[in-house]
Amino acid sequence: MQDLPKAYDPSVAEEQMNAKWKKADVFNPDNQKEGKPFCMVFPPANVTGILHLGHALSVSIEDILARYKRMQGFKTLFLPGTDHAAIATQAKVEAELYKKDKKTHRDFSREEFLEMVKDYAKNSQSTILDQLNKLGASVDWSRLAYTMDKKRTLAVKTAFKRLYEKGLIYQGKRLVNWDPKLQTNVSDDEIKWEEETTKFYYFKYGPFTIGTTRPETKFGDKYVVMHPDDDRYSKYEHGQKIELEWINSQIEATIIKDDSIDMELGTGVMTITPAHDTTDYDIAQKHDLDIEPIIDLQGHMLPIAGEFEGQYIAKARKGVVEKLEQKGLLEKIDEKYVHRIATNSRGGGIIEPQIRKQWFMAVDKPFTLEHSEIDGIKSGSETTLKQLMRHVVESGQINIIPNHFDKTYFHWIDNLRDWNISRQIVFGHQIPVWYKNDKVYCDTKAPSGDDWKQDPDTLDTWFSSGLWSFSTLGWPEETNDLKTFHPNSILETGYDILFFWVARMVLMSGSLLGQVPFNTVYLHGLIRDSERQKMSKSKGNAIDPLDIMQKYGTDALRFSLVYANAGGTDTAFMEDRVKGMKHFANKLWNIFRFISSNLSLDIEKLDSPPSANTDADKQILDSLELIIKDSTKHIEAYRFNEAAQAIYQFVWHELADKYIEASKEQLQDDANSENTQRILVLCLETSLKLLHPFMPFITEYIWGLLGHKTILATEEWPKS
RNA sequence: GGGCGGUUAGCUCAGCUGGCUAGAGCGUCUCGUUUACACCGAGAAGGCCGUAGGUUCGAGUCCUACACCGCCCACCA
Repeated sequence: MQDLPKAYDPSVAEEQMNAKWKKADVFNPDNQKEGKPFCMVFPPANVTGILHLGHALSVSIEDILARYKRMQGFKTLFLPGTDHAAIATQAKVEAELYKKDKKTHRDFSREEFLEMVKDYAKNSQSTILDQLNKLGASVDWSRLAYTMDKKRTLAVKTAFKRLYEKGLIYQGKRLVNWDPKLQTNVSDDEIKWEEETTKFYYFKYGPFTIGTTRPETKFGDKYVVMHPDDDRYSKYEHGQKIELEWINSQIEATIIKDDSIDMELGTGVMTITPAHDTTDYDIAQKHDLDIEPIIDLQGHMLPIAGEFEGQYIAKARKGVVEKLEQKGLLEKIDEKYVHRIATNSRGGGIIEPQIRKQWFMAVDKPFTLEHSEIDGIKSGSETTLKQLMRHVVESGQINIIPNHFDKTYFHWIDNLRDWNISRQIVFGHQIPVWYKNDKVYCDTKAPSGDDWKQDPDTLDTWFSSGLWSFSTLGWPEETNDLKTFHPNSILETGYDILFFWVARMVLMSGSLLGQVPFNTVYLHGLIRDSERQKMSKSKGNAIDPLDIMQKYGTDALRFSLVYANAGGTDTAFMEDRVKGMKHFANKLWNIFRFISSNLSLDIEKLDSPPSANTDADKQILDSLELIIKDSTKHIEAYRFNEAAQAIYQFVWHELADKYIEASKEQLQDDANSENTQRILVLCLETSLKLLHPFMPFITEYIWGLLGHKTILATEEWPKS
């Protein structure tokens, strides 16, 4: 023990302790005989790259919970996994292909391209799992799951089939968010609106002036719409036809009166392009108007554009404006018009709405929930997905922390439209539906007989992650895990995927199992850079947690992330704070060095509690009592930052600064030496236990060096 | 346009159910090479807790307005 270095070296401890845990297999709940179950699934990391600091925070919080519960005697399952992240991963591979050889997926067969994406995913997956391990996540590797492995694939197909049979999944032809660049549509939630300054054109359209940012879509505009209460246009009647000169010829336009028109905006009159705009589409639906496509899926003009047929959007726009100007129909151009355009947030292009036949999940359609364990929805009663999602949070069966996210959640549900679940990309779960002539067949396996063709589309990646709370436990098989660990105890994740993921898990679990997926949702905030900017690789401000871990130690990183972060709020990442926590680890190390060098007792034989012989004794024992109580209370209330701060305060300023100083004298006093040693050991060991969930490596390491044969991770949580 | 969050020391942030003489880390200053630790110790400077009202014996903490910053949602042609 005399060879211990003055400064704590995290790298040694981290490697050794990970090996120790692995060898003892302590994180597999099957090795734990008793205890109430506690289950938490790791939010499956996208196999699009490596883990970032946000993951580090996520893992830290989750692991605190897992280790704490384990020490409390819960049969604890922390289940690791990764997500194939369909569109994001494919977009990544496509981007690399293009950068390398100027090739796209269309230069390969579906099989060839799929292989490339799978390779990429596999590669990235092993990096991520290695990182997860290095972060000290006390997960059970024997239950590792991947959204595209065999079991999860069966779960996806089964879920699809059952929801299809319930009529909750259906095929419909309607306007969807089409991305011409990635050649797929995406859900409403995947759209990112970006501000853009563009030209706003005013054209003469018969007796009216219409404004538009999209002249190239105006070929099909044979309806002109205005508000029924607009006095300026009161002489026109709904349904009235007028003749007017337009782009390629004279056309007949029909007047439509609709109260969705904003009278204040522009001239209060607009023409509509129902096939490529959601507002226009809704108006057309309402009045049963013709819907004619103008642009094809690649972004070319269709024959309706006449001489502009085949041109790309940008070129056609210019041409149309010129032509209208020649015809004297261009009134004016507002050069600096600011509006927002829809883009595909998954690395795609500008969204061009298109009418397509797609698969949807019906959120408002009543269905019968045969089996329900949800309070307030009886087995066999009728409900809708929306009602279900709302009810479980409203009734408190799912508790969202911090609480104010309830409102955000409800608001999202209220605005929710049917979920478009089919994608035209190749990487993902192919839709388990087969066609033969006009017959449609849905099952987990292909139908027998020839000539059946499977639907080429794949599922939205959130379809498979929506099943995560139970697909990871073996569903659709009725496994023991499923019985023991579902609903999960808690879901910990970033607030940015409340809609994408949390809500979808509620939807899936509710409709397929009649259960909530988890009882508690803990949402953490985002880690930003020191300028409070969102970290991203493209901005070049992303920090690799591994670099930080190497520099300061994993424990220091974990502790610093948790120390300063209150639930649900964003934090700027400050490297200096990690440095401070490295100092704390070192402090702990030296407390241990001091105590062990003054120890003449056998550590395994210190069973009876020490007595308070001096004022210092009394004070530290009181503080010890208090810190156990406080830190436990804070963790129970999900105030991990408070717990961390309290323990930090105790270890450094009570134990080290005060008691150790006092002990130096007491240790010299023969009558008191032994009792002082006992107090020192008790304080140190208790501190190690309280700190273990936060700083697993150093605490486990010291625990071993003290001479314990047991594993700290499975020691009992201190009681006050 | 609707909703949510933030505004506390030079910087980044805590502050749970109202009792704070308002805390932490980093930074700054003074002193100290005491045999656990200089990745240290002792101490100090630094805050009308965004603004204005209100409730209360008492408000950083509750209420009401307002201002600024950020985020989410929404079909501004």
